[in-house]
Amino acid sequence: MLELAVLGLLADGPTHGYALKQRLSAVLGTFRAFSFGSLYPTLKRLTVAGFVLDQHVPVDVDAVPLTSRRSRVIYVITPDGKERLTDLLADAGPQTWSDDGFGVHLAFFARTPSPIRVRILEGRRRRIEEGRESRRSALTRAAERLDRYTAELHQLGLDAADREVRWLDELIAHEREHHAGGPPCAYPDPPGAD
Amino acid sequence: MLELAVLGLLADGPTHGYALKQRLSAVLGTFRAFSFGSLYPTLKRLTVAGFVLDQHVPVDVDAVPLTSRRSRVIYVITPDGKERLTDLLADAGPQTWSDDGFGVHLAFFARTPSPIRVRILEGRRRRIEEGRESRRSALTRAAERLDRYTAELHQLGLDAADREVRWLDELIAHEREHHAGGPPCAYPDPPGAD
DNA sequence: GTTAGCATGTAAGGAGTTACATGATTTT
DNA sequence: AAAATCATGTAACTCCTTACATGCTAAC
Repeated sequence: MLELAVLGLLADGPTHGYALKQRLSAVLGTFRAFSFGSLYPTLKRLTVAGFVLDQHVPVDVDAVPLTSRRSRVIYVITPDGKERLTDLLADAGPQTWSDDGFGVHLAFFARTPSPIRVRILEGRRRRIEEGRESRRSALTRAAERLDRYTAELHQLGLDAADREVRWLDELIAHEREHHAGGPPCAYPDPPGAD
Repeated sequence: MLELAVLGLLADGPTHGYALKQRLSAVLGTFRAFSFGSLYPTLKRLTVAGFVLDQHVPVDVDAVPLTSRRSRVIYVITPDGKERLTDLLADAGPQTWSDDGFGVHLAFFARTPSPIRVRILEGRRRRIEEGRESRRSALTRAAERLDRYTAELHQLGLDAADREVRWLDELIAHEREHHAGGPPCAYPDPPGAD
């Protein structure tokens, strides 16, 4: 998950680790928070794998002589890294339907080809429906004798599931309308466009 | 989390591991699924710690001679285990406000003293509000230039947060009404009551 | 009699977290 | 000059998952 998030952000341009974490929080919100303790090892792993370059900025660069901090490390995505990102975005496997996985994937939908977006949205929809059904049966089976709070918990989950399904349906419909029959296009919506 | 869930279920009566997992799914729903690979080690740990007894049922018990399966292990909660459960239920720490932690705690609210219920509900409310605020600022800051999908993601999270806060307010109000000023009572609402 | 489901476990590993360690830079 | 914040990292650990191994029991 972090690997996808990091490569996705680096595809927008080089940054250093600390700034990366801030952008991570901005993009993913409370949805999914990562700590430095996982960010830096991930960056190292990506570097070793050849997906990013770590440019140890020397102390006095022409451009920034005064504000020069100590050896910041600027991370740049490589062509291999971009390929890896494409693969990760296209990998619409089971973990993509989970809360975490879906949230991260959605954050990089602008970089995801439309057919894959539809696959992910439909997979997520199926996943939600499954949970919805299991909750519904838990609530209706009188034999379970749920206490008030457990019932409330399931009811809240049920409501949330209903709304998310409706929301997903809208997104899927929009996707089909705007990209129906067309060739798979990698970057259909420029950021900010609607 | 699993420790709390297991002790909470065993407090309702002895069961064996397999059945425990089924009840776990029934109570927690899709909300939080655990696998056997974590359930059995947890049961072992709890046994070693003295919180549960593992009764290896011999092959021919009087009560169940025909349907006797192989050495099923029936787990029974001990007095120490009940004490431990009380402690875990009362531990309204930060991880209690998380999605996972809150869901599991809520599932055992019937066993939680009213003042602690309020503490947990208010903590969860605070946590949700925080996330809501960070999302709201992310959406309003025009400088961020979020793409459509990221914006939608945050909007959905915002809506869900609003609803959960309203729901929590209702639960908190209900809690204050029905247990205002009264002494801390450990089992206020019998299961199924309202 | 073979497949499907019940039942109990272990081993290896993944994906993170917390806590720690260190040092530079900016603000008060 | 002290405190806050920026910045980079490591080590140990937690908690759970996947995959495997095993054997009983019921149903077809």
